[in-house]
Amino acid sequence: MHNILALKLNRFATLSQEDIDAIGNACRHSIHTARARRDIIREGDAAPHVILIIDGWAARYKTLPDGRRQIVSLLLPGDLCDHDIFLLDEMDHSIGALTPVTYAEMPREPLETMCRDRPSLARALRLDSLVVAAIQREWTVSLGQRTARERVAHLFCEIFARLEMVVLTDKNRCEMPLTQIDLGEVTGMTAVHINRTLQELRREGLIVLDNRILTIPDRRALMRAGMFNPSYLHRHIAQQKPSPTAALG
Amino acid sequence: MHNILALKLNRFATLSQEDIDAIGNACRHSIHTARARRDIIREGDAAPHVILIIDGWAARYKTLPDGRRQIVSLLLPGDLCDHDIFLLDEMDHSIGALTPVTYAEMPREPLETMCRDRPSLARALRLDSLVVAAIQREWTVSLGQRTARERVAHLFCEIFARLEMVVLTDKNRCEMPLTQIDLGEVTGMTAVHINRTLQELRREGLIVLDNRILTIPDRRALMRAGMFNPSYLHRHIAQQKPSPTAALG
DNA sequence: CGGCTGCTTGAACTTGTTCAACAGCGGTGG
DNA sequence: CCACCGCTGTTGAACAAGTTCAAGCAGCCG
Repeated sequence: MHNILALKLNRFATLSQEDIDAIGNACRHSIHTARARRDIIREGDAAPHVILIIDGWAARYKTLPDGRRQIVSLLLPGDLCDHDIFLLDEMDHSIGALTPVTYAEMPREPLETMCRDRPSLARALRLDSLVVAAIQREWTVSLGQRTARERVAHLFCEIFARLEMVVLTDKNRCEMPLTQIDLGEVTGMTAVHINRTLQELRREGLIVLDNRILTIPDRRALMRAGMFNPSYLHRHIAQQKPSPTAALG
Repeated sequence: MHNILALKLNRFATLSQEDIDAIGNACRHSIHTARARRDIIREGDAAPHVILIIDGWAARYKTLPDGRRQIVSLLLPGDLCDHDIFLLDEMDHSIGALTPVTYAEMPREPLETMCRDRPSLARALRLDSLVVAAIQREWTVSLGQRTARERVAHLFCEIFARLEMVVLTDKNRCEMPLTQIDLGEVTGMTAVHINRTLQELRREGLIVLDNRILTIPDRRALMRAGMFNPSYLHRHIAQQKPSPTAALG
């Protein structure tokens, strides 16, 4: 399995080799790279091709007139900007690379053809969108109700779980390329307070964060600290619910 | 146009009379009501029929283990819980009535048939989902970056604009049945602070809020106070972008 | 070497919270 | 009809969480 999108969708549907090849074909033709801190798409642009993050971390963000900036979601390898984004008139937010990023631009037609011809793939993409929406809701909860400590702990739990699904974790470790400024823009706090919160979590032995590698010595403890309940990630979804169009074999 | 969903989708596609009838049929069979403060669906339930709010206000919300509660979105008349919600294994959040609510439960099969047979309707529903996602992102921005005053001003602008799209405003007035506790759970603040913020907005002449009716004397001023830029609502979307499947006449 | 970016620390300050009390209003039951 | 209850809104005062401003340090890259 060398296609990261297929790898991620695999949990939603048993994909055939042809399905996987179809994804590969839709991606193959326009691979791009972006330097760290560069925008990939900007607010106000015409809605573009669908973007698939292949390697590196990116973020959707919005900027207020006075310069305040909020990262509204993280795009990790295997993540897609909405798969029917091209229906919109124009982008209402920007997507920027946080690290160097490799991404594929998937044009509209092949994607629509693929969805029309391969219902199980279409279904997997729709499920993926539902999970993306659930993540966005959970961020709303974090920003609205959780304290600084809980927010950071929750965020780390979420990132770890998401990376795990695309096999980008190693035991209890994963990459954590976000700067403290980035973490501030994600959690709606200042970088200064992020710094103090990280120190607190370190002091309690909940995290080790060194050289852009995050280690979680005791996952349950961190989950408790962040009140992290992973059910919103729908990791163990029924492979195929009974449906009129379900495949027979 | 007596179907509120058709009324809302109308801005995304020129719906034929048959389209409108199809929506009507999918809704007609199971109209329910919920008393104020009652749950319509609860977290952990099996993913249900799709719910369409016909009258009254509801909210999606999540509760933390210690009782803190965050309203993650408002469902106003014409709003739908995700149109392919039934793909999920179980609900990761609850939906509760804030006022007495009339809603329709739309079962899976008729909805899927409708989408398969009526591409322009399917497209309109997908666009609607994209706008719902954009609203969720904007709430993330509010909670992460906006001050109390800006949050409340922004929320009122958004609600007014959304109600306007389904013709539920009257000049510069609309209903505002949310209690100060509700507003607190929406904006991630305490009811006490909502109270003080409302007073501030009133004192400045930005809002009049009396007897559950909101009046906005100067809309531009309130938009400025909340840094409200409505483009994320995609109110003026191109009716039909060129597409291989676009109708010819 | 010099300059940039990211991390750390301290101290004063601001925003919003908490706790507590009370007022108004509508509905209910004696 | 009146007393009472529960819910919503209002107010004050003490408090806590997170911000702001400012300075300094370490590491890295050209």
